[in-house]
Amino acid sequence: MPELPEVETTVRGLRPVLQDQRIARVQLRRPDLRRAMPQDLGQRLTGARVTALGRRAKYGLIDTDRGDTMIFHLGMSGRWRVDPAELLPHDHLVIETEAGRRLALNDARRFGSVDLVPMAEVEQWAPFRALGPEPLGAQFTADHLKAALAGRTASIKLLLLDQKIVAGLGNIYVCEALYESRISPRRAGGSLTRPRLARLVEAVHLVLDAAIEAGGSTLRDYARPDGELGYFSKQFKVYGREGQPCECGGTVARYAEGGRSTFWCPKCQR
DNA sequence: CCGCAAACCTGCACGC
DNA sequence: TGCGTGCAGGTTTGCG
Repeated sequence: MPELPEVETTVRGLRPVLQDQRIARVQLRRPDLRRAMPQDLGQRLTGARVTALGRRAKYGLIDTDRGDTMIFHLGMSGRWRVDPAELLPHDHLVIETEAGRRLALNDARRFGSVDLVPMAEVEQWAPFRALGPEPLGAQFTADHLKAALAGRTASIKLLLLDQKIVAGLGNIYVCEALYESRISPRRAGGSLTRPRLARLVEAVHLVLDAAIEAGGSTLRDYARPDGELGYFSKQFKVYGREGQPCECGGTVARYAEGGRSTFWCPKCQR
């Protein structure tokens, strides 16, 4: 499920459970995710106190007083279940705190990952080195996009999915942000003018902020034993809405590019 | 650099 | 009811 807002919501949901808490037990039930979890994950986490939780792009970061940062990625189907009554299939990692809270990382497709990186090396950690700016950070500007997209003939849709250009957008929120800024997903990235890029940056902010806010308001749902945390699909304007009317009077269309679906309104997105 | 495909793996919706 | 097909929020790699 997770793009940036879902990871942010996840981290906010984990914070009250883990912040300043000591880890009492770690159970690796199925370590072979997309990358194998480190074999010594349990040893290195057990007895450690969590000092901070954060997020970079679509990765969640959990710092410990042992000098390690646990970095998780939820892939396509990952989620943390909080205080589950019982463990389910695909609960691959279970963490218990001394206070008696329990977290289970459930990931049916196992496209996710869990790594343990010395805090001092996190910035240089290979998956992070090439990441572009945070879409909600001060560095994500029309100027940045203008430079990053210069000369690129690939579609703006595909380029926004490129984590080197901006780190944290996925298929859903790229579609939504392009709709919000009325930019055609088919347009060559390098052809966009600065004013249109400024609109795009604003649209990205708008769409992500709204999704995070919606996530924040459902933290109670998130913390339910079933751990349900969905996208807030009711507020999608185009994603998953092929054939439905657009506010402009057009009809939401869909096409495949790079093996993925793009949803857009051909009438009002130019 | 571009566009595409495949790989990783499971679940679900759909049509027959 | 059961089976086959296609599709799904991500990332990486390789080919022409």
